[in-house]
Amino acid sequence: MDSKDKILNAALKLFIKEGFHGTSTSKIAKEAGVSNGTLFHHFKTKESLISRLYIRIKEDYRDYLLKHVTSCKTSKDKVKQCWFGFVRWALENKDSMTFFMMFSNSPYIDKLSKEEACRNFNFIFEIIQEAIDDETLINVHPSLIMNSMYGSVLGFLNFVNENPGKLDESIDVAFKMCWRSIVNI
Amino acid sequence: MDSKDKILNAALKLFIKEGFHGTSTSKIAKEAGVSNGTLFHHFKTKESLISRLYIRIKEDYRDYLLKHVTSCKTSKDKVKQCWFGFVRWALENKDSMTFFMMFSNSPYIDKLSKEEACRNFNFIFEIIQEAIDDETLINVHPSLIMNSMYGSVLGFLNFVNENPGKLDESIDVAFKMCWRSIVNI
DNA sequence: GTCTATAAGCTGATAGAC
DNA sequence: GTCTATCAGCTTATAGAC
Repeated sequence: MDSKDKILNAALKLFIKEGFHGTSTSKIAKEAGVSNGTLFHHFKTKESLISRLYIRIKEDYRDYLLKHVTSCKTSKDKVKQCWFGFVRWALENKDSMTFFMMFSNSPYIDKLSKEEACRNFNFIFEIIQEAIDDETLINVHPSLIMNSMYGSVLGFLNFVNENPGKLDESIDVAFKMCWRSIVNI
Repeated sequence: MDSKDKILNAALKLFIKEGFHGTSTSKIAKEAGVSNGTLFHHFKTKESLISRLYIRIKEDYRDYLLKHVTSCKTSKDKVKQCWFGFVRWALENKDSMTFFMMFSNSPYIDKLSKEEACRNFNFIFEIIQEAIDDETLINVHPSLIMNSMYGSVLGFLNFVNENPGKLDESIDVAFKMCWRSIVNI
C-alpha cells in the first residue's frame, strides 16, 4: 500500500471518530505512519484530502450497486436490488457509510460537491423512471420515490444499529414495507 | 434577551454554517456581542454549550409534537400527527433541524447523549405500540415502524429540499406512502 | 517521495479587575 | 455578570535537505 492510500485509510478511521475539524492533519499523518510533509505533498489542502476520500468511497459504493443491479431483468428486481444493495453495502462498509453520512451532513462541504455527489447515481433515477413508465411503481415524482427509498434504507440501518441481532429476521420485512409504499396496485 | 440566550442563538447560527469544530468560542462570543470571558462564565466548556443548545432544541421539538398529538382520538390520527408534526416542525425550524441532524450524526457527541436523546420521545413508541395492539398497524417491532417513519420524514424533507416548490402538492402523497408501508390491511 | 524544521495564527480556557 | 489580558498548545501549511 502506498503512502497516499495509507493516508486516506488513516483519515477515514480518524474522521469517523473525531469529525473533520476534530481530526488534524498531523494526527492523520501520524496514524498513517508518514510525516506531515508527505501528507501535504500528496494532498494540497486538508479539504482536498476529504474530497478525495469521498470520491473513493462514492465510486466504491456505486460500483457495488451497479454490479448487483445490472443482472436484473424486471423493474421490481432492479428496484429491489437498489434497496438491498444499499443496505448490504452500508452494513459491509460501516466506516465508509458513516463517513458518507457525515460528509452529506457536514457544513464543511459546499453545496456544489453535494450536487456532484448525486450525479453519479443517475442510473437509479433511470431505473425508477422506467418502473414508473411500465406501471410497476406509482406515478409520482421519481425524486420522491428515490428519497423515500433512501429514507427507508436509513431508517432500517438505524433500526439494525439499535437492534443488532434482528437484522436477518427484519430485512425482508423492511423491504416489503418500502415496496408497499411505492408499488402501483 | 439575556447573554445566555444571545450566546446560544449565535452558536446555532454559526454551528450550522461551520460545524462544531469549525466554530470557535471566540467567533460565537463575537457574533453574540459579548466577550470571551462572558461565554465561559455561562458555559464551563464548549461542549456544555453544545449540549445545552441541543437540549433546548429537543424540548422545543418535543413540545411541538406533543401539542399536536394529544388532541387526537384514533390511532391513525396519532400516527399521522407524529409524521406531519415532525415534517412541519422541521420545515418551520430549519436551523434547529439542521443542528439536530448534525448533532445526531456528529462524532463530537458521545453515545450516551444520543441514547438520552431518544428517551424523550418514548411517547411516540407508546403511540405505535397502541396502534399495533388495536391492529391498526402491522405487527412488527415498534422500533422498526418508528425508524421507518423517521426515514420517511427524512426522505421527504430531502425531497422538499431538492424541489422547494413541490411541498404542498407532495406532502399528502408522501404521508400516504408512509402509511401504506405500515398499515395493517 | 519522504523527511525535519519551522511559522504565524488561532484554539479553548483562565485570572483577576470592575 | 461582564470585561480585558493572557496563555500554552495546537492548527494548516511551507521550505528545503536528502
